[in-house]
Amino acid sequence: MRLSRYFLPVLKETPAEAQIASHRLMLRAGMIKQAAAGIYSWLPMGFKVLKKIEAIVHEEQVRAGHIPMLMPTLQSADLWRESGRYDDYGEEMLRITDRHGRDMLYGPTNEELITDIFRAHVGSYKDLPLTLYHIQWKFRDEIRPRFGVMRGREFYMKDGYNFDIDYDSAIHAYNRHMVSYLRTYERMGLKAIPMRADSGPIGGEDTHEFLVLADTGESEVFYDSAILDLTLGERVVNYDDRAECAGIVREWTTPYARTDETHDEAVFAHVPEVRRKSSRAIEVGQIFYFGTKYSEPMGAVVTNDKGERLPVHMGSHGIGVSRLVGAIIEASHDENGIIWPEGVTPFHCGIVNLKQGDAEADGACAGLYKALVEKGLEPLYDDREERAGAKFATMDLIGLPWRITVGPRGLKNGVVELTCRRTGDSEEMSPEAAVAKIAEIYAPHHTAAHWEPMAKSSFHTWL
RNA sequence: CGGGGCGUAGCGCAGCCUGGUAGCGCGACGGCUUUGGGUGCCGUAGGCCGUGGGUUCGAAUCCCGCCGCCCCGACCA
Repeated sequence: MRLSRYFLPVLKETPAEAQIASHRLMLRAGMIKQAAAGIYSWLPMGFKVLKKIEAIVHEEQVRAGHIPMLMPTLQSADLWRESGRYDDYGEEMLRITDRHGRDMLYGPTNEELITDIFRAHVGSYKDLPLTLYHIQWKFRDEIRPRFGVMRGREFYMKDGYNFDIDYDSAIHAYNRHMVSYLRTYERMGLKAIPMRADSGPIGGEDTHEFLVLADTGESEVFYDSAILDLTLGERVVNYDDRAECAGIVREWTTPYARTDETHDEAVFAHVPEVRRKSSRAIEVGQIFYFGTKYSEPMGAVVTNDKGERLPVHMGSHGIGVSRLVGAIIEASHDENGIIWPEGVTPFHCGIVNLKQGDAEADGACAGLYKALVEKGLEPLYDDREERAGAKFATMDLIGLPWRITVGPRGLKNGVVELTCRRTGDSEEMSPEAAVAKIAEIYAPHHTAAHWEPMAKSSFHTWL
């Protein structure tokens, strides 16, 4: 993309409403614009990051054997009356009445809908196990939205639901989710720690939250620093293997890691003192096993191999996709702007032309651009008639992890400059070498283009 | 929902106390400056002063209502 043709309304000054780094930087980098309290439009670059995060979530869910679908944002109140949550949920649920006077609501979550779908179509143990998920906009009418997309009222979230015949199978589903989540966050460049947590209003007996350490986090957490050394890395996981998944879960749940709700000083005291840490953290996901809490009242039953009808065992699992955009920035920025991890960056590499209009510089930039695109990468070429300082400041602000700087001075010696946003280190090399280096850096992150459900289907509409 | 605060140009703000027909910086636009970290200078455009009512000869300014937004707290992915 050429910056002169893109829509990237960057702000030099910080809008007054932004208090924390991610909110401030998302506004300044032209990623979002507030539409109402806690409700945001996603401008092109913000949208791009959101879709990158979404794509990673989809890929890892599908890898774990979970099945994507899509449920609506607006729901009928009837199902919620059936589960008993219509009254329990309270003022956080946005209630709407349609023209016929029917009670509707903008979904804050989807347990009722998914259970309704399940009971309509599944009746046998032979159809299990089954895990369905979707990524959809949700709405919770927070009393006080704040911190930009970190705590908006409207938010984009992956929520998944597993259906299993018995407790052991359901726990395997729980473990499978934990493993897939670990990989999901790692791919986003995040250290997200699973912590034993409270179940909250969704209800459940077993639950872990995934937390990203950051000073601006809303939760206080306590953990054994040994857990920070754990990585899933490149290991290949067989998601059907119960023992393997359980083993990985054991690995991550053995070191002490709890939120303040479940923190226990007596147990914490057994951790060696130098490794006892506490911090603020941002919650970016949660997994629950809740058994038959919804299947029983809503009659989601299956027949087992002995002909007995039993309520299905369920769990639910969420990842805050829109919130992750903010969380990643909280975890990765400096005083000049955002520093995107390679896995989620909106563009792989910036190209800064220091002398726009100079035939040699223009030509070199065009050549770099073409070479990067041919490698399957997406560069952002700053071809504006701006001074060097302005271009550098913009690049630093929007946080592309790599920048190639092209100017007459370097071109005289046949070199361009490759700069790492995170370290600030620069290296001079030939344009060809720079392209090769960028391609090498992104090789592990280079997955399919944006996930598009049903991309190969065609839809016909008759009007 | 309790407490506090703010709505004036695209953004950041001054003007309000003490009423007299709106200003600064950034940005935008047009020039010159020839340029390796938001360059300097000149010029131009842009405002129903959130909204409704009241007081007054006259309201951004004073009074009342409403709407919106932000901050602290409680609450929450």
